[in-house]
Amino acid sequence: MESFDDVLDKLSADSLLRALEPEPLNALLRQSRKRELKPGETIINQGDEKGAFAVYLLTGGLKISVVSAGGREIILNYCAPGELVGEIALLDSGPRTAAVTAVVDTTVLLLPTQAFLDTVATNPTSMIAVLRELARRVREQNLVIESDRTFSMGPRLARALVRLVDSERDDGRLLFNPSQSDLGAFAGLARENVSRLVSEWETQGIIAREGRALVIRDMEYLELLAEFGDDV
Amino acid sequence: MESFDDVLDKLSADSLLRALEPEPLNALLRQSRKRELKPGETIINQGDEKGAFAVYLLTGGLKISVVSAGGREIILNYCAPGELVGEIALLDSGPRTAAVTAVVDTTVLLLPTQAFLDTVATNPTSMIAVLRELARRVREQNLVIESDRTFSMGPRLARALVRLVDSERDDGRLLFNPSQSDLGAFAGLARENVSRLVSEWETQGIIAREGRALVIRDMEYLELLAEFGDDV
DNA sequence: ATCCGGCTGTGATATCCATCACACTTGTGT
DNA sequence: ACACAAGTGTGATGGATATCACAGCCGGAT
Repeated sequence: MESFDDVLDKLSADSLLRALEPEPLNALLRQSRKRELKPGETIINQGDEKGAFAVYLLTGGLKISVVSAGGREIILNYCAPGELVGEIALLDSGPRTAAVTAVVDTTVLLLPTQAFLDTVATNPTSMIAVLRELARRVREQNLVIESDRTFSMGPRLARALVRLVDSERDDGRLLFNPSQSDLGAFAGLARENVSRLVSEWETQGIIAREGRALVIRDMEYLELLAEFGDDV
Repeated sequence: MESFDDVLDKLSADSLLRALEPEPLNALLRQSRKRELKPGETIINQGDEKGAFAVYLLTGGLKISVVSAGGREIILNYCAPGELVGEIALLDSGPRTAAVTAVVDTTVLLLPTQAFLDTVATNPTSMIAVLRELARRVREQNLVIESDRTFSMGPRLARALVRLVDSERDDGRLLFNPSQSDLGAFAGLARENVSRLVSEWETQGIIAREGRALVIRDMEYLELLAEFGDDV
């Protein structure tokens, strides 16, 4: 059994697990295991029988993705530290329907199913936190579906970029340095078209580049585009 | 204060509210209001400030929909009796992001925010039920996103039909007699193309028609189509 | 019975976008 | 310094599907 002092330090103030009282939190942590992941390393595979643990992201970044019938990757979401991942399969005890992969050097906490459920079930406040989080996701996904169905490439990519800005640092830099392929898989369009749009927006001064990385210059414009589509 | 004996009768065995013990259930019901809706009548409007109540569907049917920037309707889901609707805006206290409309003669129960949250928060079992339900929705929506992005019209419509079959009656009849426009809004394609596909499938004996209504003849085929796309 | 409004069938056309093809660039390890 | 992999830029093409246009059609209201 390892020490978790450093883990406790890393729990950001508004993290999901912070909703737990110190006592049950410690009990839960004692049953958890820490794990380090290299970029590209996968921790949950699509199709795994059933969830044996939930994943709590301490540092780094994860992507949730599925590969579609045609073999193309669809990135459903990116996760930043403090987020809980993979608890869906625990709650409804179904198989894993998506894969979880590290996109940078990452440390996670593996929370065993039973310990997690017990802890949450006996702590109404933290349970409400989980409820809120799930509610937020449903909302977010509604927007994705709406966007997919009604918007053309531009607005969809704009939406992906807005979702990926690093809100900590206030410059327009993106989280996890996604490649154009990643952006395509996230926004639902072909890599080539990401390239075309990026070039176009660069000449318009909406975004800039630092080496390979993108920097958003005109956040407001992208937000408008993402919300109202081409007719801004 | 009206009586709720008839309401209790209508709570199906596996309904969400059944997860409550009789005592707190009665307390919650006493604070609720029953309401009848005519087809097309709207109970929650997209953009409403914040949720004042959750909706529990007793009889009839509801649709959850948003109108996109271009003015087109997107039907996110249909709901059958026993389902809870509109609790998202309660949980994260955001504005209403979708509209809820009756599609047939319907009776619902309006559960006031505070009463609902209190009841659920003090009843771990029912809270778990709500968690499960939200988890199920996230899963379902993931499939919709995947389907939207990778499949062509055929599989998408197949998926919509499969989601709409009346599982009570075991014939292949659909819930709520949707029009072709409804199917289009649900599956994410233009009404004209729904018409074309329906005609094609009819000649192939996959579906049949009774007046305007559709009857599914070869459910298995549609399920295959919905899952694996055009290359079945 | 008849009219009108919403639903449905079907062709022609236009558009958006994925795909293919290939050259080019960057950076990473040896 | 070099080679090779991964990432990127850009044109040409085809295919899928939305849109437009219009012609039945059916059911409910007057």
